[in-house]
Amino acid sequence: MPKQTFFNLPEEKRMKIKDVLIRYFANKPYSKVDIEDIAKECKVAKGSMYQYFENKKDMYIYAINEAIRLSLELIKDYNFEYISLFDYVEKSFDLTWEFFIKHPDAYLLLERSAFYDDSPYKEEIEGLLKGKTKELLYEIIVKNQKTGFIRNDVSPEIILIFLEGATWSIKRFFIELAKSRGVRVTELPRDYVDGIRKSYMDLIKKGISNI
Amino acid sequence: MPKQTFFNLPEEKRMKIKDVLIRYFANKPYSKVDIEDIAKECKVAKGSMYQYFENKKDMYIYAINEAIRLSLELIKDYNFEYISLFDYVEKSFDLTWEFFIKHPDAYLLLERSAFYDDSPYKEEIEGLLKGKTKELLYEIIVKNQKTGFIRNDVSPEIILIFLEGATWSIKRFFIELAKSRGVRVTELPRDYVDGIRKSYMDLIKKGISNI
DNA sequence: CATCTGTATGACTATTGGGTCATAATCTTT
DNA sequence: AAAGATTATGACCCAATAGTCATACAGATG
Repeated sequence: MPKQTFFNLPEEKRMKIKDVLIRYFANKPYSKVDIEDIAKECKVAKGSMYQYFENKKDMYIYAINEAIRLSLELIKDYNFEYISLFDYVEKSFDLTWEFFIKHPDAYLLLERSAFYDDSPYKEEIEGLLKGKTKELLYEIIVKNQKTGFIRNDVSPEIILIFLEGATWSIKRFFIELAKSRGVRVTELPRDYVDGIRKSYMDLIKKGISNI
Repeated sequence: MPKQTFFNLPEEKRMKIKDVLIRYFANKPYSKVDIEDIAKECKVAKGSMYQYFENKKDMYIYAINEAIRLSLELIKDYNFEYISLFDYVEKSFDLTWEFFIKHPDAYLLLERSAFYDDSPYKEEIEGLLKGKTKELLYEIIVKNQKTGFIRNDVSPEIILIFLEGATWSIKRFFIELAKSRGVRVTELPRDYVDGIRKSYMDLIKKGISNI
């Protein structure tokens, strides 16, 4: 937890530091992030950073928690309780997309911390992150199998893996595509993105076989 | 490239160093790998490592190339030319599985170097790795679309992403499963693995919809 | 203005780890 | 066996960087 000093800071300065922390930890592996750089970017001395936070880990965990908060803000008033699996997958893609557009660094930070990174606190963070959405998705799968909306000859665990792989790779695809074109994901033509997404959803539904 | 000195080394020592390099770079991010540790494990002085290799990058690239060589050895006498997509996906899963069982560290190294790692040479390595199998898979997809074996209302690029995500996540799943059970992947019951794999292939073929 | 409390600073310390090099050990050649 | 070539060694150098701390500064209080 950041120290009291940090919370006493004027709003603007606190926000600035938050943004910079998220940006830095989002774009470099933990061990490559230099506190000196962050301090410079925040226009404070390195020592000050240590007046605000216990240590580097504290800064990192704080950044992640703030990123989680940002992501939850988008989801909070959406009720996933009674929803079909396909709607869920589409909706969750939409929400992730929106999240990425609004807070790209926060998105990248969460992605990185969840399964790219070399930070020593990975387990700790995975607990925070994956658990909930995974459980929710699992429940929805089971429900949808019961209602006969999706096939039930395959165990929900396997469908879960399948869906996770599929949704992850399509997101990655857009991120890589944007990178290779030298633009931001926001700048990819919306109808192009939607077209691919639609085809992709159809693959998830019906598979690649020729029917 | 390793220096001549390295190739002059007695076979046994060279193999030892190769194995240790692969093991270390496979299990830690590049920046966390300490040459001193590697030297100790190889029972040589740190300085000797620098008689054999130019620098750390040289050791890393060498390890990756050796891992690639190991993987190619398994594929080399298999002809993918005229094969159905499903057979290809199954066969390539088989081969990967075999590779993983025989050379788990080499497998993990390639996986890590391709998309987990923080090494500064990622682009360089991605070129070595992904290109070929990706191209091959793409060709097979196109062929299979032409022969009407798989649907052609979705572009081959999208099917490619879909397949990559799917095959990656199932492999990941088994690795994580083994880890969480505290066993090696080799120790997972074969029929269990095959069962999941079969269901999974079916998901790829027919999707999750209830038909 | 004087004192007190909290905040800001950057030089400094300590550690880590890649890479070097003079020297010693070993092997080859004649 | 002597000279010469090759290989092995680990103390040393140096850059990077997490974390500290004495000191300076600023704002509030009376």
